[in-house]
Amino acid sequence: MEDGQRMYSQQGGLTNMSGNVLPQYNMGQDEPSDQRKQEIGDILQQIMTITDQSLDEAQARCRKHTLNCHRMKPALFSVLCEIKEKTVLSIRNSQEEEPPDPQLMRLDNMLIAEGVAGPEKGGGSSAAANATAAASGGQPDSAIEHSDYRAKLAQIRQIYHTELEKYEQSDGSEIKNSDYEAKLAQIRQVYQTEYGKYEQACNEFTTHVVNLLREQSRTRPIAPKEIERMVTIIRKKFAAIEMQLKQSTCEAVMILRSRFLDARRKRRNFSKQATELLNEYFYSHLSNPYPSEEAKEELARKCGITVSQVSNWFGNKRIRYKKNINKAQEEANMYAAKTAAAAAANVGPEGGAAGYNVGGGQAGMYMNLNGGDNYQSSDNSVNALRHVISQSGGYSSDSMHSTPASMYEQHMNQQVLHSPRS
DNA sequence: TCTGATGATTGACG
DNA sequence: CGTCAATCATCAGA
Repeated sequence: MEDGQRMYSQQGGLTNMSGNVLPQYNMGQDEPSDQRKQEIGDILQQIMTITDQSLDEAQARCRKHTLNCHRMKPALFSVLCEIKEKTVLSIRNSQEEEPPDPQLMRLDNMLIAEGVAGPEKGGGSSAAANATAAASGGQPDSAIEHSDYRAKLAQIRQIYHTELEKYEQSDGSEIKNSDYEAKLAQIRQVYQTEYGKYEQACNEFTTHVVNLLREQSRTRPIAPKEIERMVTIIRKKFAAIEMQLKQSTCEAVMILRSRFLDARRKRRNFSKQATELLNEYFYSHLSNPYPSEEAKEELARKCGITVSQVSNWFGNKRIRYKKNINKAQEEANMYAAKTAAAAAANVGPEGGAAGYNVGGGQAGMYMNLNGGDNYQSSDNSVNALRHVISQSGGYSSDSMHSTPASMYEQHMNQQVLHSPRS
């Protein structure tokens, strides 16, 4: 309240909210009689006295005082209010009657479209409307209590930011279909809780200020219009918070959606190198193409993709390999040749397999499907493979069946190449 | 524009 | 929980 007090005590005159000093009190209305003049002089003197006092003092005094009951008081206050109004309105008019903030409208529209802001709670105007409704006992006006206002604002901000963290708790990674709805619902809930708090705080504060103004209007010339104006000012201040809340909610929705869409709709093929690496691993572990968690992590790292993408890839690969093993054969041979070549190049004829575990009991098996003719094709890669393999130790024909039973074993009755033994 | 390839998702299953 | 099988949606080449 200190601001209010200050405003009203400067120069013993009346000031409006912006500190403008009102020019004069007696505007030379109808010429009053001498007695009347005297009366008005008295009451003005009383008002001036009160004006110079602090509010509490003034109000305490006022109760005992006859000022309130003075028959001239309503008329005088009315005149004072009118004068004040004239001065103030000319200053304020330009700022009033602003159209609703287009930005806020956009946010509202989006929130409604996303189903985050329900029709009941929705519109940005609703809080404003409520605030106005709460305030519209529509009487006296007041000074804004900055410290009180700031405290309230800080409180709301704090609650708001705490709640906001809930939006951001998502780890920033992929969002699955099944999560999408749940996360959206979560956002909706947080938003509506927040909005409720915001509305409540806004209304509480507005009501509080309005009550104070009404109280003051007993001793100060405060017109209903001024109170309305004050409500508008408060509303504008709170609108900033409202905007922030809505903006953040919109952002949260957009981020959620883009993550979701990125995951599903904006599919990108893996890079050529990544596919190479994955295929190399797959075909060199054909008898048991189930990479361990560590292997998946390693592949993910090398390929620049996530572990779950590696899992997806292997899942797809296994099923598609099985479905069309004929076709996969060529690919298998190609990667076999590659791997073997790499082994030969890196280790030499005497060495084991380089890179992935081509040797050993687990992998390095290439199988044909029905009819060995597939394998006997003149495919260059196969020839290359034969060449390489013969260089690095030739064929052997033993224990491939020692590997864990695999879904691929049924195809292993054809010629099978084993990795070279050193 | 059509079509096969491919990455992702989903529901069932052990 | 990992995998399979089916399916979706997009990519990419013809």
